[in-house]
Amino acid sequence: MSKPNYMPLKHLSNKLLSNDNITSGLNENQLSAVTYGSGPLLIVAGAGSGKTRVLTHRIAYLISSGFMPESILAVTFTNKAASEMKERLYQLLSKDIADLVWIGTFHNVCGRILRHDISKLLLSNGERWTSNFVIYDESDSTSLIKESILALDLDGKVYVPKSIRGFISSLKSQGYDAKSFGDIAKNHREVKISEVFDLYQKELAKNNGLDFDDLLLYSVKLLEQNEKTRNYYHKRFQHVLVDEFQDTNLIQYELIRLISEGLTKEERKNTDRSILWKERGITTVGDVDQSIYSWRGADFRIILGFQNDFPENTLIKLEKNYRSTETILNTADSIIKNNTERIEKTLLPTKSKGEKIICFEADDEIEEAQYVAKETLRLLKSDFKYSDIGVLYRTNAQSRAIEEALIKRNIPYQIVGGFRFYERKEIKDIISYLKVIYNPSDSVSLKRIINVPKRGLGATTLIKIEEYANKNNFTLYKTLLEIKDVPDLSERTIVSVQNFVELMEYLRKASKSLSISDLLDQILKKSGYWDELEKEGTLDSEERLANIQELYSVANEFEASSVVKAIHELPQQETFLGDFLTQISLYTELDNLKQTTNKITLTTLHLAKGLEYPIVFICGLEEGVFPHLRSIDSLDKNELEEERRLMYVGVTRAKEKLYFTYARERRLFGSSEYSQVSRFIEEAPKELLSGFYGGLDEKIKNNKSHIPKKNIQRKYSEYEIDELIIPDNVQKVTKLRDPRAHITQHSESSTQSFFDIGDKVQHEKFGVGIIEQIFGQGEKNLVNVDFEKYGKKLLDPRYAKLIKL
DNA sequence: CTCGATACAATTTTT
DNA sequence: TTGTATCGAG
Repeated sequence: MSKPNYMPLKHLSNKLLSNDNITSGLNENQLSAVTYGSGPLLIVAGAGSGKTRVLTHRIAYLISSGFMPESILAVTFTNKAASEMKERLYQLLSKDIADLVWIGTFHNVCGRILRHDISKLLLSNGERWTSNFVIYDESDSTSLIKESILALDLDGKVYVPKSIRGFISSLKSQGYDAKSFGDIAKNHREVKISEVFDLYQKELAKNNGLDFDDLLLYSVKLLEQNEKTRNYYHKRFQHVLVDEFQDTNLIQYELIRLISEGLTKEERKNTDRSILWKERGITTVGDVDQSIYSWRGADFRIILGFQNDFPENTLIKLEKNYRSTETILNTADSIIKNNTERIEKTLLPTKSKGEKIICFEADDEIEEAQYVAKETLRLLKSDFKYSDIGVLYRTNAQSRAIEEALIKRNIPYQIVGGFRFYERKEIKDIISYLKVIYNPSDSVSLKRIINVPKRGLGATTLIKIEEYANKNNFTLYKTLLEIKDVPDLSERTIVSVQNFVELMEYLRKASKSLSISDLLDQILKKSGYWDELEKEGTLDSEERLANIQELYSVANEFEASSVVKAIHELPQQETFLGDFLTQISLYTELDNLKQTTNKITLTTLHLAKGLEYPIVFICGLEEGVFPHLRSIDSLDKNELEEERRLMYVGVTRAKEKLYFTYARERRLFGSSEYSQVSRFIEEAPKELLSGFYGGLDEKIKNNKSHIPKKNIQRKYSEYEIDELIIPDNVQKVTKLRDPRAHITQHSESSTQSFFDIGDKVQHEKFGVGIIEQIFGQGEKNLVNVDFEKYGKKLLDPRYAKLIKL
């Protein structure tokens, strides 16, 4: 890695300082955050308070005051946030200077560090990785874990690979390895999991592969154990900035501390902290109220503890909101106040009062969707565009009804989330080729492509080859090279393997001299992948070809970009491919690139974080949908609070108009369920809500002579919100929710009524277990059963046949 | 080895 | 209802 050049930058600074748009147009607190000097800085930034603006301006300011661009590290959680920050920086600095700043996601930064230095990492069990490691995504990692489970003769039904993967992942993000977890394992199951963990980790090492968590974990380990490397990054990065700080987990926090303070945990105890911050700083920006990923290991207590960990810190609050109307902000405030764990903070409006929030109660999810569609058309007649509208919901399944309503009315829409580019089969296939070319030890990718396109090398053949490989402790690829030594293979199979190996060897050689896009070209042509897809000639194959083409253009773009050059000067071909693979493995949505189309946006509340729309619909505001069933009766009260934070995020996305919609009846998984209005609507100030009863009006207008079934409830949508919560009314709804009526409908065999916690039950597959938890009541419920043999399972009694013993 | 039938489970998903 | 994972027949 090139040493940054610390020569004074007079000419540069002067040029930039004359550019006073770095500090102009900021409010008082924003300005002090931007121009803050050395030391730890915590910026508590409410929604819509100009946080990205402050971060980018601060970076520009630091550079203009003499810090080298390459001495600044800005870390985000998503690629999208990173590229947005880069874009914004381009507006303040010339591109070639801005490109020298390290802006990236945690994983990206770690990937780069490890790509360069992983060979220096020594693990206690002797495992090692080399710089051409590959990154395994969740599905790669799941399949490796599945293999490990089966290799240990464990039942894949008891140890479900997916959930074991999640479990191991959360262990890793807390800093455990297989051994340290094994030491604290509480029961038989955990002991077995620690064994799977151990084997999985060994397999990863064998494949020279790392999963997402390893990127973080091993970067931290490396910086902890290797002083030289630690010092390099510490000296290099004089300023570290962290976005969305409330979403950091322990490992990520440790990483930035190692880089910024340059001290290991031990060293921190006896170091004079006052000299730590000479000519350097750490800036963290976050909002506890927007922490919505704790279920993924994010821990907002880290931001709460920041001031303790960094006693020299300064706290700046950005409370002025430039996004939403006063009504919207007061609603958000009033809802979030119901949470206990937070930093007290109010959103100060800068905009006018605006309109009341519009509530709509629908008969069912179809009417709800129709309402959204109709309102969209109505809004379009005033001055709004499609792209001004965002429709938010709790679960992806809710999008369907809305989509159908929009299609019917020819309203253009885009869905954010759901499918991901890198998860598409064809993309994974092609990337697997690249991975094997780059790192032949990667047997996960190798197994993926060995019979794609079909070469007559199926499961049975593979088992034979793997058996031989394991016996001789060869990698799979090495075994393929010496396929003649493998017993029990037909001549045809051997020829097939030889052809495949020949292809791969050719591609490996080609990779040394070809550009990535040319290499892709060769892969597609020589493997027959492209031909096969073209021959198919279906709509599906057309789309796949288009996706591959998109990958191709990503490669082109990558080669043209200067990012790589900024990190290693003039990379060799090999690191070039490695960097490309790092980037592509960590990339989620390429679709993000093409925006600004005039369509309304449908997305989950989670994915809406960081976005804003003049008009926002929050749909499905029902108890059980949002807040989600599983959080309502959870033993952990933080789960409900997290749902509330999610609501807060949703509300604060709106700039001008906000809609709350819900349905009394909703079809989910085929059967319909009745629910009450969400507590989050109740938590909003009633005087800021208004009802709009589109459904009835429409039907009367259309002469459909529809009489609402429950007139009392309808009053809610006619401004009289108090009506909704009168007990009489609630009764009516709950009566319909008697689960017995439902159970008999669905499965005649189960005549039992309610379950209670502690009940012993029998499941036809899982055997005997004890009910540990019951989520929700009435018809719509889930039970958490701890089975003797299979561990805990979450079951829906309507589908799972549970017999009370 | 490949394809189709059957069973089964069911938030959210930055990387 | 829908997606997927597994198993058995051709």
